[in-house]
Amino acid sequence: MNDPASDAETTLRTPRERARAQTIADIVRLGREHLATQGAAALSLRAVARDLGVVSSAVYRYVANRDELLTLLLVDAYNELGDAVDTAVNALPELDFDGRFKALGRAVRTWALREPARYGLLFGSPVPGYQAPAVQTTRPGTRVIYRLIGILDGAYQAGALTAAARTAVVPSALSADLEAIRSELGLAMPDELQANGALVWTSLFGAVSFEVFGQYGPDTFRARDELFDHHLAVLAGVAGLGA
Amino acid sequence: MNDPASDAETTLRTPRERARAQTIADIVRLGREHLATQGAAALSLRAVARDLGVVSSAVYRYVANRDELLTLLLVDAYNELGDAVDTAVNALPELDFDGRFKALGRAVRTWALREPARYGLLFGSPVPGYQAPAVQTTRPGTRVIYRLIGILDGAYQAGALTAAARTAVVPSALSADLEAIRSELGLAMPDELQANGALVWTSLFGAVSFEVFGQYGPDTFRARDELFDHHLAVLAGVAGLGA
DNA sequence: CAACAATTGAGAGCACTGCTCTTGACAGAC
DNA sequence: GTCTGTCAAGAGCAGTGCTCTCAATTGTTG
Repeated sequence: MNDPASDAETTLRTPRERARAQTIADIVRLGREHLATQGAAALSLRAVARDLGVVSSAVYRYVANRDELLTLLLVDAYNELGDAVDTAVNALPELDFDGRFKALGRAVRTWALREPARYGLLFGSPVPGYQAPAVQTTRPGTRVIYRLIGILDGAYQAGALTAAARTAVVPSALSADLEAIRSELGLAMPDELQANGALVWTSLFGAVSFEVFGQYGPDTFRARDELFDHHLAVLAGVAGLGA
Repeated sequence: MNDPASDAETTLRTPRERARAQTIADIVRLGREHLATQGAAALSLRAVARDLGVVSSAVYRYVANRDELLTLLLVDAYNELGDAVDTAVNALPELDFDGRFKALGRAVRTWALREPARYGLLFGSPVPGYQAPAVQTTRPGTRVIYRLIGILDGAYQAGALTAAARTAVVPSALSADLEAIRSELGLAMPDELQANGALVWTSLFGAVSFEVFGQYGPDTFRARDELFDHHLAVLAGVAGLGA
């Protein structure tokens, strides 16, 4: 109906294809709303069909099953998080590695607190019986970690990473894993910094998950912004981004 | 039927009460099995009733609704994790703070990898529409963190915590939270160590969650034991348990 | 423009879920 | 030996995912 509303990736030839793409986009939009309000396990194709003003069996013309809709929403959420992180990181100069690291962390937390159910879909307990198809989800799902690795390795190559003081020795089996990652991604950082980077990665999401999933008590921590900033500062130290 | 099978908390008078307690125990046991195999969202009272050899409405005589069964399973899982942690920690001398910290971490990870669905119920995305009743879940749910705090504060009081080098300044709003915790639990550790302890806490579960929930790729890390041990070593340093 | 064919929506239906209510049977208590 | 409280069974309601058939709409093509 609206001409400029077609922000699809490629121009679609026939009007049928356009209408079809629009319907799928509507389904994803409605699914995102349901996901945001009720959570992944409560996502119902019938409810989406109702909101779409159509009988339940009709949505199966556009989406094979519930799992496929879940995959679309997974990719959608990964990309939105990736965009938020990119925007926050790009707002800072390329050589401000410490600032970029903290901006990445804050962007993840901000998005997660704004979209708890979608964050839960990405980083919470896996949906039972659902296995994300790697072909579609791997790329968007790795945007944040690749961005983090880019910051840390960039800092190392710029000589801005303090040699991680007194870290434990990296055992050889782990060293092989790290070497594989290093060669695949073309990294320069040595084992210890890489291993510490992995800890920083999981710790960042651990802190965010605790907050989003309500693992802190309801009122043990009131100053959560300050707590998270403190954690980011310590994690920056672990990564080697000296204070 | 079996005399010595009654490991209930108190002796139950009438045979009716005994039969009733036994049935509830059976329901919890079956629920635990379903939870372990299919996950929290797929837990079905009807399926439990089938396994119990009884019609679906009959279980409502013993359990008010699905949420109440979920609460029973939550407490059950929290206590099993707490027991595993206690056993692992108590196996080491009281003054081996570093060893006890790492034993706690490994116990959490081991239990989580053995019981991924139950771990997900405790530390994953919240079950939509379910709010855990604090009265029943707070105590078992805080066993691990209290144990961790005990180790760290014990180490501090024994003079075994190295003054956390170059950690960020703790802002005053956060300091108030920490002071409240300190006075409520009777702790001695100063702000910085307490704040670092919180990071260690969330980071531990972040690392475990990444592994249990499959956030690492399928084969980016093969040497996961070594990776986790390395993380524990670094986290021990963050906590102040010098190497 | 008319005929065709592809696409689409509607509706019924199956098996499953949580949960409620009524009915009838059983067992412990007096 | 009666009586009362507890229990399981069954029907039923509203919801879920998903499949199948049928009719209508709609775009395309001769």
